[in-house]
Amino acid sequence: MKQQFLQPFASITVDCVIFGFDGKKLQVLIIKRSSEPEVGKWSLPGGFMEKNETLDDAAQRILEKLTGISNIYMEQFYSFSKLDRHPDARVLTTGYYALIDSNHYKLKPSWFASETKWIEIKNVPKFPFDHTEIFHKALETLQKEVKLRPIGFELLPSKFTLTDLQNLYEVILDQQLDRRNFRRKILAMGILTQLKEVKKGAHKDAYLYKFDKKEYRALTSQGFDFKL
Amino acid sequence: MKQQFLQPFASITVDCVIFGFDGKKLQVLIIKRSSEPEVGKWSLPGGFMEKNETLDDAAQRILEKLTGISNIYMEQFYSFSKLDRHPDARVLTTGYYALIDSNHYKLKPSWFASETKWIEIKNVPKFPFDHTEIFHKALETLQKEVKLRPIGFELLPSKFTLTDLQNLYEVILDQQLDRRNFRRKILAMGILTQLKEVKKGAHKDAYLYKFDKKEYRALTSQGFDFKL
DNA sequence: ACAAAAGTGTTCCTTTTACACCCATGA
DNA sequence: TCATGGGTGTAAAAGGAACACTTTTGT
Repeated sequence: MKQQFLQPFASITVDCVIFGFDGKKLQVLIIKRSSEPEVGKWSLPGGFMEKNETLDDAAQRILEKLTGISNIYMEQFYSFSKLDRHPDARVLTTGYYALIDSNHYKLKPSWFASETKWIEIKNVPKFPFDHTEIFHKALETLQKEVKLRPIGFELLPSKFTLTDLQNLYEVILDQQLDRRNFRRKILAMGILTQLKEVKKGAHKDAYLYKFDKKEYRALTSQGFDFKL
Repeated sequence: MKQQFLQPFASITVDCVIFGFDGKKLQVLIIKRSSEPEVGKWSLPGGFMEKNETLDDAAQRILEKLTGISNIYMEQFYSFSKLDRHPDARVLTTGYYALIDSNHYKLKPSWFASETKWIEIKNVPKFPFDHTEIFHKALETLQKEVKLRPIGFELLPSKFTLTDLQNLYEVILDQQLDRRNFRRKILAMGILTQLKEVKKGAHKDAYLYKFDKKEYRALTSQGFDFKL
């Protein structure tokens, strides 16, 4: 097949849809483009894959370069290939998404992105290219996956209240949940440990919990399925 | 950003994992490679994306070219990018899968594939490249999706018995299902129409049913979720 | 004393599971 | 008449949804 190798003609990029939670709202990380095309517009952070890296590697590198965020768990969700998705050349892009605690990362603008910011997902602007489509597909994927895996826990502070956790789910799923039912269900899974510490707030103290990763893995290997 | 465009350095291929059902067994479509590398080995049908087509288009074209199967519903499931996944060059591949009735398609060998055949999934050989990984990821995806969408129906003959349908699900999910529970559940969804015709078999006649696509779409638009 | 968030049980209803016998047909 | 696959109902258990009052704390 060697002789059939076409000259590669398409560039490959990665676009990152980083969802953030600040305790209140679901946000997404966007950058202001400081290079052509679409200079000055807000878009998803993305960039070219390099020769010596996989798509996973590229996603990590690019995200760090553009926003300063490194070493987070990102997952591939889809590859986009419309002919005219980029105005200047044939560019395929693979989408990655993640969900993180937006309070725990410092954003650093860069040469490639003059500004970087969190924006509430209700307020996302129209993005250039097909970034709007990419964003929506990522959100859809997140909403499905968050019910099937304890993605949410990993982004809360290591100690959190059940109300914190419920808020997170309500915001991601964009629906209200019954407090008692939520607590019963999540506690019944046996993957949360109640601590003796409490969180002092403006009102009644609330018990803090932590996610028991070990127990979760143990249960999982015995056929347990997280399901919200 | 124009000036930053790297010369594209990676080729892009599509690999198709076509699952077939012949009424009894779950199979996958494989081809015998008639070109380098790995000439003569059995692998998944795949090939290069061309300039003027999307990944979806490429999947259709390549599948037809290699196997003669055209115009089926395929869905993208993942893109693979390991550095050494192809021995001769940097090649990224995007996986597509489909589920079809293997009795209803004639396989045509081609210049690129000296032979094409269905093989039962329990008997798949070790594939070259990372095709074994691709195959397993496709199977996993199929098993998840088949519970959430009526993928299965579309591949049975347009009239089928409930036992046919149950066999299909048992084979895909690789588990036994209770006959009465299966029937109750699937009929309760209201997306099957019982016909007056029966299928004469070696034993008692069995009622034929058809999948009511219209009703399915109507229900879906009202928030109904297929769930097996 | 009031406002605001935390915590807690019960009832009802739906869904899931487990299970066994008769029927029709062809060989 | 026997072997084979088709067809059917029920009871028990588990899970999901709906719902209101008391406690604690700060202001």
